[in-house]
Amino acid sequence: MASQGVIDLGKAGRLSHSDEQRESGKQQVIDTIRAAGSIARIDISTATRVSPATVTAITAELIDVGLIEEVVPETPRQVAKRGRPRVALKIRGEAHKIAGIKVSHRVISVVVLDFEGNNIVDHELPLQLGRMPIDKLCKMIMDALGQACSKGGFDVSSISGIGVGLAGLVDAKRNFVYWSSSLDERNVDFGAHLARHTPCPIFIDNDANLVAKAEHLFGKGRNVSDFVVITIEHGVGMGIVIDNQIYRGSRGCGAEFGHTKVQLEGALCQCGQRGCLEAYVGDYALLREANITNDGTGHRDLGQLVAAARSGDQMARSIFDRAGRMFAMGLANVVNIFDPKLIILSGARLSFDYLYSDQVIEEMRRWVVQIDAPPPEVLVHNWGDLMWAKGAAAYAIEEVSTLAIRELACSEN
Amino acid sequence: MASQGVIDLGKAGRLSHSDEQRESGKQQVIDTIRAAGSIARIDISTATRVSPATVTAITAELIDVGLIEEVVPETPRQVAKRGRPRVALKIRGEAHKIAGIKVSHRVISVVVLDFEGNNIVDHELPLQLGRMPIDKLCKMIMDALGQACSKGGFDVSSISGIGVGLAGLVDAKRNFVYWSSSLDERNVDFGAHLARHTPCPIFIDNDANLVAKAEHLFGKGRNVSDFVVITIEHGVGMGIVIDNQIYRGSRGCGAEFGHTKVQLEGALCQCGQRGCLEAYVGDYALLREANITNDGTGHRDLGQLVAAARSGDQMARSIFDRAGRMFAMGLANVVNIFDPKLIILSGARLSFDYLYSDQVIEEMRRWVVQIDAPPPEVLVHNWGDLMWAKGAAAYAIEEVSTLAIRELACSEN
DNA sequence: ATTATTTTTTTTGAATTTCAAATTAAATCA
DNA sequence: TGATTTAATTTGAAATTCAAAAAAAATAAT
Repeated sequence: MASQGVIDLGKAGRLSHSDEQRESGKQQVIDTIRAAGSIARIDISTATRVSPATVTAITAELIDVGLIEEVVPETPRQVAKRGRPRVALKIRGEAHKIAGIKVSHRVISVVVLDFEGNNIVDHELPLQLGRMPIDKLCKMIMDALGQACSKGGFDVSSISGIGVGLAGLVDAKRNFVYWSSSLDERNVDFGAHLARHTPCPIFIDNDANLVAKAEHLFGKGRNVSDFVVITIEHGVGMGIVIDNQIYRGSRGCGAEFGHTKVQLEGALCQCGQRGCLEAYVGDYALLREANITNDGTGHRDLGQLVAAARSGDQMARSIFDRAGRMFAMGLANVVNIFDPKLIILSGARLSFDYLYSDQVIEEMRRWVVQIDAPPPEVLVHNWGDLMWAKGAAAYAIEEVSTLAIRELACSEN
Repeated sequence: MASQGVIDLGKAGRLSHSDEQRESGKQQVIDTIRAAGSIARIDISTATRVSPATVTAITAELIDVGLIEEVVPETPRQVAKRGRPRVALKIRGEAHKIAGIKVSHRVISVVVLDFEGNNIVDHELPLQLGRMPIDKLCKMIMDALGQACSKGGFDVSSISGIGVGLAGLVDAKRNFVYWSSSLDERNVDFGAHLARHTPCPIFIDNDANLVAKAEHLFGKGRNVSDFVVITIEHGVGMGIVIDNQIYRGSRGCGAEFGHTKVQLEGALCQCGQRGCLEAYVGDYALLREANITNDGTGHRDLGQLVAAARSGDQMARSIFDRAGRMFAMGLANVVNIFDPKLIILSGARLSFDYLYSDQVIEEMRRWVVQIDAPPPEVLVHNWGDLMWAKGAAAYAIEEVSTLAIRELACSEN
């Protein structure tokens, strides 16, 4: 009875109290399996504090509908113990295909993952214009997705969910874009526009939130319930995970770390305000300063500037030095406010070494409220280029998972 | 079968999955009643999405054990509608007496509330020393509580829970104090010390968190699930409520707004670091600056400084002006990170007008990420002197409520 | 080779919770 | 006085979960 198909978003209305409770067991079990990768029933029971009897019942149903499957024990057990051998369970990859799409200035990146999170195919579509009207962008996105599907040898209709990541201010709950650097218009009901092109559920969010989701599902935030992810692309982004959920704020636009003020009446930011962190650590900010303090060597791009600093250029060093200190100050503020267990500095390119350095992290630790308890762990995670798109897919996987389980509860009559 | 008595903290161990669920219905109902003040069963049903049948069952049990009671309809109904009249329910004040204690530098404030939140008695015990050893402080606290009880004409043993608020870094989960300005020692297991003096459950937390609790239960945060409270006493504090719960961070010391950095290598703070917000807006910071820029008039205390500013003194004005701008900047950062629906500027004295002014709030609004959605509402709430102690009591009320319901679930065999 | 032991998983029957539907209660309206 | 309306309660059924018992599947011991 394994299913592979489109999920009906229409059924996902408000649930009654009892429905929520009924759903929670299955959701908890599938989340545990996903977090663990593969895990035996008995361990699910201890992890979730659900009785073995119930775990058996729930997993049986999930296997029945094809969302999970038993792992065939390949290797003859290393540590041979007595007793009935445990049978591990895992997410069934073939259950769904999920697309993740990241729109950046020069390119639309697409990745299609299976339900387990394995890469099926990826694709990039170069963009002529960084900023365009909504309809045009929707078309480009669907083009990119279509090309990716052809490359993978399957039809777009076999995709169960699409996650889309945008730089900007997004209300994920409503699939609504207040503002994006990729769009001409403000206040766009992006979800509605994109829904015209495809019947499958669509999930739109700020790109930094999506990276946080990716870290949570596939990355260094696995099995961590509360952490903060900082990303740098063109701007500086932050994603906050509290109690296993992305914290989004009341209007859906929290975690605007990049526009946190680090200097009263400070440097001018892209956003038109002064003193934003981004105006000190963003690549454009560094290049701008390099031009101001131009010493005749004519630093043209960031690579050159980095090289100059490495080779001892005092001007260049000073620029990176200030950026690093401002970044440390911003990070310290986040720690003072959130007291997270873990901070993940997540990057797709290594060119931000100057911000992700031990020195900066050490400085941050010094600027944090000092108590006799271990300071937050800081991990630097360099993903490949597909980081952003994978984040979008991670978000969609989680949402599709929820929808699938909700549908299951409803279809049981 | 109405109970009035001490709750056994010992029974409150880890609960199984099913216990948690069993508990949730009652907890939800009692929380709804408390939030509403008084509310009919049918409205509880719609608010909680629990069926009327279940609400009847749950409320019957809660009435039976004396935690809630029916409100006798005094006035003949204003809006005379057809149909069976609804009978409102409310928390039964006599169910428990709860003490809230706030330790500040010069005084220990005690308030005893009934279970509904009504003030039964309050009391202040002046302190000679602001900072003392833990045993001494425990003794002073119990003295203050004892005196308050005598004043109220009841015995200390009739109190069901004690909340204690301290300035400093506290891990509420463990009743553990990393550091407090009222204590000589660092890293004190305050809960264990205080428990030697009384058998009833004790709940210790950072004072700003407690004010947030008070706003949530009794103040302007009533019926608001997510908001931020800023408090100013000697230092600057913040309490964050996310999804109806105080956000405490991984080590229990989040929301350290006062030590958020607003200036790289800035003014020296009490905490030994530089550039903390507190070092610009705290009373000591203002006085310090006034001395530096002493113009011969010899500003000696904050009142004089405020008066000087009002009467047009340029120096004094400039001091308050900078404090206000720094405060606005800090607030803007909080908004950019949390995107709260509501910010409550909570104060016990009116002397912080210069920070809670329209001008500062307007400035904050300008420094926030601009989107076409309403900015967070900002409310100024001036409580009386008992604000801090009431906050401590609010926390204890909520915890005792949880314990009482948990006990109920257990005692049902 | 057979039995004992250990551990995981499944089955079973009971307890609990919740709800929909029917019923009762308590008011006003006609 | 009876009809109507709304709130609260009762009742019986459905769903969920679990403890305890049983079964399954391995190794260890004899």
